Amino acid sequence: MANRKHDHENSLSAVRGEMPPEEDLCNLGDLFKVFGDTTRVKILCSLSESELCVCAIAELLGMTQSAISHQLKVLKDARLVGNRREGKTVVYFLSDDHVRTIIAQGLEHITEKR
Amino acid sequence: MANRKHDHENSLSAVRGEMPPEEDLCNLGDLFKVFGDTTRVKILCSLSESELCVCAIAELLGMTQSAISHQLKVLKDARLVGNRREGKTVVYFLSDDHVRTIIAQGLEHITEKR
DNA sequence: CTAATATATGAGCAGATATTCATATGAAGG
DNA sequence: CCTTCATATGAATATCTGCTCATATATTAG
Repeated sequence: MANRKHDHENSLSAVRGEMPPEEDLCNLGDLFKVFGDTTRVKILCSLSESELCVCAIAELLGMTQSAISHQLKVLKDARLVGNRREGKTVVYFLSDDHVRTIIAQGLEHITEKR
Repeated sequence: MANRKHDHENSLSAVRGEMPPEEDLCNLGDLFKVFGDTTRVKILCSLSESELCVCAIAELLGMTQSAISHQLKVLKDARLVGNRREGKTVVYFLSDDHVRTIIAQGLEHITEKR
C-alpha cells in the first residue's frame, strides 16, 4: 500500500463511485449561481405568479429597466425564462415548472428554520 | 388614476400580493449563492454519500486543504453542514436532508434537458 | 516539553459580477 | 419619415469571491 500520512482510500473509492460526473457538477453549480442573486430570485418569483413585460418587472422591483434587462438575459441564457414580443413590449415567462419547484424547495428550507 | 406611459397596476398589485416577503427573497438568494459554486457543490455531493474529514475531501477533489477549509466554513455558516472533532481530524457531514433534496432537484433539472 | 499531523484563518490578489450610463434597435402612431 | 415608447446591449466601475500563501491553533505521540 501507500505510505501516506493518513489514508482515506477505503472511504474515498466508495464516494468516488457515487459522485455524478464532473460536467454535471459544474453545470449544477452554474445553475444555482443563476438562482444565487436576489434580483434574479425576485424576477423568478414574479414570473412564477404571472408573465410580465420588462418594464412591469422593473416597476415591481423598483429597479431600472436596464438592470432588469441584463438579468433577464442571464435568466434566458440559462433557459430559466422565455419571452415573446407583443407589439412594443416583450413578455417574459418561466420556461419550466422545474424553476417553480426549485424556488419552492429553497423557500421551504429557509422558512423551516425559523 | 395615474398618467403613466404604460400602466401595469392591474397585473402588478396581484403579483405583489403573492410575493414572499423581501427578507425571505434575500435569504433565498443567499442560500442559492452557497450552492452556486462548483467546489461547494462537489463537497456537498461528497458529504451526501458519506461523512468525511477535511483532508479526505481535499484529496477527493484534488484541491488544497486550505481551499477546502475555507469553503467548509462558508457551508457551515450557511448551516448546510455540521462537523465534529474526532481526535486530530474534524469530520464534516450534511446538517440536513433538505440539502440532499435541493441538490437532487437541481441535478434532475440538469440531466432532464439532455 | 517537542515534533508531527490536521485544521482554521487572515491577508492579498486575480477574476467574476451587478449595476449604471449612454446608446442602439424595434415597433406603433401620426 | 419622424417621434415616442419599450427593450437590448456595450463599456466602465465598484464590489464581491475563491484561491494561494503564510501562519496560528489543536490534538496526539514520544
